[in-house]
Amino acid sequence: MAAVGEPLVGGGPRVVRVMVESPLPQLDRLFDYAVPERLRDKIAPGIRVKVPLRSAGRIADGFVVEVASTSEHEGDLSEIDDVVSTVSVLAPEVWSLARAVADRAGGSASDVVRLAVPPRQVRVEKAHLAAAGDTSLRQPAVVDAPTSPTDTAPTSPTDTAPTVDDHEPVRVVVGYRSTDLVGLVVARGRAAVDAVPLLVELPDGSWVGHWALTAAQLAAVSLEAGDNAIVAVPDYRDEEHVLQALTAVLPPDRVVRLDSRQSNADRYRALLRARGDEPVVVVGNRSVLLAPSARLGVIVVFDDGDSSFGEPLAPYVHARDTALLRQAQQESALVFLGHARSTDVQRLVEIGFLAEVRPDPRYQPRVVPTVRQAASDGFAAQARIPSSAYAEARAAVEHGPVLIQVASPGYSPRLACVDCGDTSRCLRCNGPLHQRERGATPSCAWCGALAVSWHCRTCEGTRMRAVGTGASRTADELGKAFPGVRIIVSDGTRALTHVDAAPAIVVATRGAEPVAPGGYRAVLLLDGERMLARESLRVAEDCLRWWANATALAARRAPVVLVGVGGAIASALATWELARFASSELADRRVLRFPPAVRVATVTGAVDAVARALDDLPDEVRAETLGPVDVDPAGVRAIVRFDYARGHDVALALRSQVIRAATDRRKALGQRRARTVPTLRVRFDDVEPFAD
DNA sequence: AGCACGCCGACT
DNA sequence: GTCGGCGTGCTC
Repeated sequence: MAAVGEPLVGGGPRVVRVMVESPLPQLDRLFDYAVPERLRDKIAPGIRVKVPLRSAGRIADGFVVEVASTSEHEGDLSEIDDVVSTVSVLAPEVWSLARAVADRAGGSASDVVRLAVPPRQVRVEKAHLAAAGDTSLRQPAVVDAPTSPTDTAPTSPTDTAPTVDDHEPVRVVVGYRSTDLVGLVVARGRAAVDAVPLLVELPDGSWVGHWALTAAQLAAVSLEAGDNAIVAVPDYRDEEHVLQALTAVLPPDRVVRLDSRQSNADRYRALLRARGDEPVVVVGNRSVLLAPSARLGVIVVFDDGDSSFGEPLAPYVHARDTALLRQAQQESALVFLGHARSTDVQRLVEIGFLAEVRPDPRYQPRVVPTVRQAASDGFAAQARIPSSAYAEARAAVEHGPVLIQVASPGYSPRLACVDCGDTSRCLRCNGPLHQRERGATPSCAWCGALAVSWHCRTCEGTRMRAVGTGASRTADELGKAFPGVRIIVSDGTRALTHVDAAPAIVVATRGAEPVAPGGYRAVLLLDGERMLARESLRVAEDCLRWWANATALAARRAPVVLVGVGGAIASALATWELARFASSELADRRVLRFPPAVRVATVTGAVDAVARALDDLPDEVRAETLGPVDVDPAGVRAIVRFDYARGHDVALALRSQVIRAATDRRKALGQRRARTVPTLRVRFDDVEPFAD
């Protein structure tokens, strides 16, 4: 066997270390394999291979993580069965990130790799290999001026809104002290950046959130230095904003879109482009944080408090945490950009990990909290709008679109039995019923089944009544309150991205607000009380985030009326002291030892397995356990709480218990039920248990 | 997960 | 004396 360091003349590597694709926790490590002569010239780190596991005939898929000339493994090595493809798709930096992400969450690296690397697409791969032959045609990494500059200044109804300087797209981030953000990227700093709550007009005449231009400019600074950038946003509408803003500061071939809603072919194509030699900005939702990027200049995460940054697949690591791990590994700049401040980011500010960057205070919005008051107008009262807010909307709609944000989509978000008052539920799946349109047959919010020949599960009654008011019902009522005015509805099922500048009442559910050219002439935030009544640990910061994001869609100095909400949260929005509110929220959580002041992990499974896992924890951590309590399918659940500094120890301890439980499985439960009930599951940083 | 290895009851 | 039961443990 060749000695370490000996040049591998003509032969290629003799040994590879392989990550096997398997969800089994006991297989979550690297395995050494010998490389047969016939495959040596095809081996490279990051390629897909097929390897035998245990018995001949059982072939598993895996990725080459390292190549070597010798192995530390005592005993014979099996040989790689085959090379699936010579294209390297698991970048070294993505592998180490996957390992760190999995370790932090007590999960398997292969689960993270599965999120990072889409299935192979042969056609895409062939096209890529063909194009790679043309490397001599590659352009140098230079950031160009905007592709379509306008000759005249944009004519905006909000004449004092910041506009794009199309001659200096990169050196100045409009709305901030010019050195702040450019210097941050150059110095590889970390910061919580408060977004400017306004829209901007791009040289091509389109309007996007100012935050999107800020994100685009941060990315452009990084590309100018020859480094990549990653911009992560909650959803596809946000993604459109960033992509539009990027066209103003970068040539289109420097922009790669990569998100989980794309087809596997598109994702695979995007991944191969991101792995290329040219610096690019990769834009997408939470999965974009796992995109390859060897030279990473900056990571931008917009609106990190949005729930869609929570990864629903194992090991359930939040995109914010992935970003933090990646920043630490690659020493890139890191920016949490947003209108509202999450308690998580506030914590990072307070421990000195993140700096704070605030925009020019001139751009503070005009928010008017309005406690509930009698409406002078009957129709307005029916539409839940107090008279002062109605007056603002009435006056503003003369000049352009007015946004009305409501809590729930559809017509009636909830239905109840007329006889007993209980919530009406689907007879098939027990999901809550709702009514999408006026006069529509009620349907199930979970499975979509129409509730025909329905009866109440509690009292057998057969009649339902509406509870609450959805966006389309609000729209109906507003039609009467604003006779002759165009009413536009945008909700979860039919979310609009843009409306035109003509007068209209735009009724939107939170998170589905369209953009209006120049911004809305007024914004009314209804249903605040109802939004706040939701039982969740994060209800206050969520509400403030929804309101702040809608506020950012208003024209400069346009009135934003928060209806029916008072107290600290209303004044936080009115004074635009969103970080201060996050700080006081965080202080409350510290007292209660709730996340994100502390970390948590839920431990679920068979009684004895959970007991043993808890037993294995450090004493101080065990002392803070909540439960175990009984949970549905024959088991118990405990919640452990611990300080961030203990995270590594806790993850290590719980992980070893998961492996042990997976190995002991049969003797604990008898082999019949082994498959249906895993004996021990661990999930970190899940706030769900704190919902009530 | 699969599959082999290993130590106790019925069988040609 | 041996065949095979499934509990136990490992996978380069």
